[in-house]
Amino acid sequence: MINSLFSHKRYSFIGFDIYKIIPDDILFSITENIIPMNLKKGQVLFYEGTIPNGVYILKKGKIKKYATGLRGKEHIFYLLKENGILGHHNLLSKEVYSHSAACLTDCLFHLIPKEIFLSMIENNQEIFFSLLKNMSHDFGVFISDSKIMAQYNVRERTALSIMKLDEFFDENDGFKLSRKDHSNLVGTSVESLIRVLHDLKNEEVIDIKKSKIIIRNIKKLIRVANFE
Amino acid sequence: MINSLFSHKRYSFIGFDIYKIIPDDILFSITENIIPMNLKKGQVLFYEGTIPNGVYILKKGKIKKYATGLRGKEHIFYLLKENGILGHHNLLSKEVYSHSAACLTDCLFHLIPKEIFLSMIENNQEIFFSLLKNMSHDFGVFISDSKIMAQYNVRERTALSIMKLDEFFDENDGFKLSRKDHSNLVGTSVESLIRVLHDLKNEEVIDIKKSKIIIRNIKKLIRVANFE
DNA sequence: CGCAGCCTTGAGCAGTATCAAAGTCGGTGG
DNA sequence: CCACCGACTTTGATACTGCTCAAGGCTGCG
Repeated sequence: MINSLFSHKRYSFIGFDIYKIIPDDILFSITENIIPMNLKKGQVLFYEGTIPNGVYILKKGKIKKYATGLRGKEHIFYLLKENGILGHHNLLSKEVYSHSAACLTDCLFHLIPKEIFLSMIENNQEIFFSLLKNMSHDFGVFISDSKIMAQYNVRERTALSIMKLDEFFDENDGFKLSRKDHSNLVGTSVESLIRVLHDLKNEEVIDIKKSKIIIRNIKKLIRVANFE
Repeated sequence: MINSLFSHKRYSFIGFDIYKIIPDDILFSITENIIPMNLKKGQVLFYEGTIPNGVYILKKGKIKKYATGLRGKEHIFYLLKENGILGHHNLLSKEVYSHSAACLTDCLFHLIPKEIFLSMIENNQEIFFSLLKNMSHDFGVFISDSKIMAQYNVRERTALSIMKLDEFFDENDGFKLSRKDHSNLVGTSVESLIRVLHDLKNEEVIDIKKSKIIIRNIKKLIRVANFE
């Protein structure tokens, strides 16, 4: 039921599967150039302002992408899970990273070095078009996101975030994300987030068990989100 | 002085010059396929949800791109001026328009039909890479925008918008934009915008002449914006 | 010169941030 | 195994920000 709401990626977190973009034979041909990397929960993969040296494929775990704003407050604008690609934007635009990426869980990455990635897309128009198509699509997602930030209130944004996070974590018994990260995703203070969660619990829209959030009444939740 | 602040596109409105991306010879070869279109101030070029049939190049005038949100309120996320391209995102992602575009002034467009545009980029890797590079760059701009919406207050966002608009309109004696459009760009109500403008006038940061805004003290304005 | 549309001002209220303090949980070392 | 520490979560009180509604003013144009 939730998935039907999110069948069109626009309402979901962006990110796509590079292994569907890169044909198997090409992927196989670069196997020996791929560098595996392990990072623990909480560690930072790359920092805003540093120089990209390749593209990462997240093989295991979950990460957040965020930009640092006023008084160091994190603005989380992107969550990525298994098989997502990251780091390609700033590599392609030849700029330093415009944001940071950190692990929400223990993670395994495959690093495709800069030169390998560039020659790969240069020599394969199919990959090129996939990239272009996916990036074009992502624009719609970003527009939607900035609209939500500009026009929806904390209660509505929180309800939306719960739907998104539940889909993102994709477990059967709800999801767990620190209140700090959650509030930085919603774009509010920790305290305001908690108050809304408390209200939603009282209204029997969600359950909270040891700070884990479980959707209890998705129809009500959609109504609270007030989206579209 | 302002331009130095905006020398890096990230802090400015996005959009780039298609005529720099498409080499002259290629552009010349499709001249006969380009369809010129005139629209009056206030007219809509395309509506959210409709099917793209080509790419537009804005030859003359200024346009706003916006998505419609709660209670029909416009969220303006993009302004485009002469020589900007629009409509390529949804054409490339093969989706309906994720937003609308309307004229802020009388405009002249060049419409490049869908097939012509697609074959053009298919047969020219240089254009392809330019597109990819520019779209990658635009991500940084969008991230910055959504961060501003999420973390900055109305006063700060208004100050930022004045800097951006002054650069965008690029006239020597300030700029004029309806309070409604301006507030939809800042992400606030018309009344709140007006109150901030009033304050900034009293603080001698800006001048307002018949609702036209002129920057009077750029250093103070930057300080008010509180950006970076 | 009068109308329509835009702009401005005021008052009151709802929403949200901030600060302070107390409660809870998980992990660690004795 | 238990006590304690530190980090995270929750609650409460208060102040401020920004929205809405209402009314009045201005301006440009027919």
